[in-house]
Amino acid sequence: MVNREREIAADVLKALAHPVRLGVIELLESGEKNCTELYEQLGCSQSMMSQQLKILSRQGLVAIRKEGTLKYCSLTNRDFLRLFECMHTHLRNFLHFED
Amino acid sequence: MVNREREIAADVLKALAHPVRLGVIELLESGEKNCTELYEQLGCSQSMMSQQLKILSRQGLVAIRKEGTLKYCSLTNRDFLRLFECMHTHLRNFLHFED
DNA sequence: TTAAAACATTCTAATGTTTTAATGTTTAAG
DNA sequence: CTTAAACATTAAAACATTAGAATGTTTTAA
Repeated sequence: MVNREREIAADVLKALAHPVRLGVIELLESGEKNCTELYEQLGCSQSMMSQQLKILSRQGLVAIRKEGTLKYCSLTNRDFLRLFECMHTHLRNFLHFED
Repeated sequence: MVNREREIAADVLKALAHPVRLGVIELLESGEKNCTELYEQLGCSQSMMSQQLKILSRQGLVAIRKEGTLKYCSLTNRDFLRLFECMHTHLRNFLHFED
């Protein structure tokens, strides 16, 4: 990777590096959800969700589709789902995390 | 993932989300390097490197071994190297990045 | 046309990150 | 003991992110 590439990659990782935004990615694994479903399931405010979704879509991580008054979100790139397995083992093997 | 887990995962991702720190991970793919090699190759200051390495090791991403006056760094978890392929395609397919 | 639901925007206070410069510590060699 | 190389720490300025409250917009249905 060249330097400019690492800067952009860092921005994408920053967009992932937030509990709510990770939660969104995780919930979208099972398919499209609307904004309300997302913030209700993740227990955050509507305003918060709106802002976090903007950050995710700016980095090309989620796609937005509007239907009437609803905003449907879906994953653009399912590759990032691998991060969760990766993190799961990392938390347990290298950070001694346990439930 | 449960909420507490996502918070920790977010911290790990934050530790990755920096051009210099990504550069370190990338350089360590080919094996152990010392601090000086790292900052010379990445073109940053010694102080910067020292601080960034602390962040990486705090999240269990790199391991440190001291030998005399040298500090050798290596990857603890090569799984994260997959991130680079993943990012590579993401930058090109979803963010329209080109060299 | 009005009301309500779904979502967006804008502020703001608090907190965190980044970078650099200056200075400190440790180790090995001479 | 002195020096130099390798690394660490600290402090400060600039900047970014977070979260919540308030308010705004858009769409649909009645």
